[in-house]
Amino acid sequence: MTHPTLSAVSAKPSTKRRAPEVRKQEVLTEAILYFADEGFDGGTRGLAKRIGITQPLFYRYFPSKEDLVNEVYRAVYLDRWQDSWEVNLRDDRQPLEARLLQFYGSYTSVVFERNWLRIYFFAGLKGLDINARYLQRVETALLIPIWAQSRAAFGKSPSGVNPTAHKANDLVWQMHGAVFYHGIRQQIYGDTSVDIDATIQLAVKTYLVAAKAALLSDDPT
Amino acid sequence: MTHPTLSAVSAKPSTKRRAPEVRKQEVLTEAILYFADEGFDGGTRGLAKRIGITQPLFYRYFPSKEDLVNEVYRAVYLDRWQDSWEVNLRDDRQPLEARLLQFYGSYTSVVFERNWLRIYFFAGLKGLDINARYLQRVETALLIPIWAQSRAAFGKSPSGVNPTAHKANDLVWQMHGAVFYHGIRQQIYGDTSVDIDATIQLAVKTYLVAAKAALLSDDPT
DNA sequence: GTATCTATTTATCAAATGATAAAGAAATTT
DNA sequence: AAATTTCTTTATCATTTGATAAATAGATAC
Repeated sequence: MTHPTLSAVSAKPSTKRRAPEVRKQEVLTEAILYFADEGFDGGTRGLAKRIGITQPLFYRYFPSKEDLVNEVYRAVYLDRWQDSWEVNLRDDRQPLEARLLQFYGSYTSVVFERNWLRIYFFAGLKGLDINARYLQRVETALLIPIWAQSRAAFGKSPSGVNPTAHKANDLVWQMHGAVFYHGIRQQIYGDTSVDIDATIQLAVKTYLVAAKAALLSDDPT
Repeated sequence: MTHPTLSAVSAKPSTKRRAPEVRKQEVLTEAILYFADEGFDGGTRGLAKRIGITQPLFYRYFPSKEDLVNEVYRAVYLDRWQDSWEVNLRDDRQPLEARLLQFYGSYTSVVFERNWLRIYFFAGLKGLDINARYLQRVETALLIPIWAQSRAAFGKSPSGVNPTAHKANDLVWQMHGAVFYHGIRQQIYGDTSVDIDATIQLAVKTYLVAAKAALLSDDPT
């Protein structure tokens, strides 16, 4: 601030001009960090300063701030979904417990990243439907398959009359919620006194016990 | 807007002048709703319109917007804590399961109110320490006592060497997280396909099974 | 080396923000 | 009923916001 000669504020080098694709990607990358910190009400000038460019330059790469924000969503949500999750959960060469542990290990390493989780909540609070759609996808592509695999693991027929039986999914949601809440405590509220691996192991183990009990009871779900 | 004669926009009557205490309370009450909707970046003019007053009138009752926001926190956080929670959890005239069900019924009826939960997350994302302190209070005043009661219920000595034993509290956090995550889905993401009572019953039952197993194992925690 | 192209900056705008001062209007006091 | 008090509004300010137009400067082509 006071000494422009001294290698400047917190801005990247950004020395001179860049190829359009490079700059656009640079802006997008930095925008994710910025909006995760400041929320989507963060100003374009603050973001410009952080990148080391002037504010009007955004409008050469994005028609409006809203467009930039939308690209941030896309980058954070969609591009970080791993198709391997769905595949590995169905890979019955491994026991279900191992698959669940592996899945949550991978899933949380993506989702519990600070930027992802913060943007997830900023978007949710703004009422953007992208979140509801994401949750829907989680249920459809991950949680329901987990329950199906659980039925199989405990020797039940592949699918009852009701493909989305009530109490059934509730159990999976409990496990999922316990794990996810851990990330909230850690990333949103800065509680560091927590060990993610322990949480995952406990949640999975507890789930399997409960699922086994539910599936082996006389209730023909 | 266009027809000032027609009973006006969305504003309360607010016809004429009010007693200072009444008006201040009116502003505070409406500010909770407003900031829960818009976030704390919501403008003072929008809030004024919603109340049916002009914007400068705020500054007769609150020195600055920040002061107003702080009073909103106080009203939402502190004033809604029920001391009966801590008391009832310790009331061993009832079985532990009944106490837990009752507690979470009461707790969620407060905490899963839309405004509370949204303001909770707005504050958390802003990095306000009021949230960390709230979480700390939850652990100290609620979760640790729950574990102590669990030990008693399953015939363990009142307190091991470590008052905050690791794996111990993890179990309680799991239950708490499963319940809390339900509220997030419901209030932040508008998922209505959920039954809070079922979630509570399942979480409590699962917890008790897991706690029993942990406490009756050979591990002398 | 001059000319052309384009990435970037400077200058600037209109609208919105939190906040203040002075004027007005409803009570209350006398 | 006049005077005083106080709740509320009108007018206004300095900043900050997203956005545009014109000027500059670095790269490439000729």
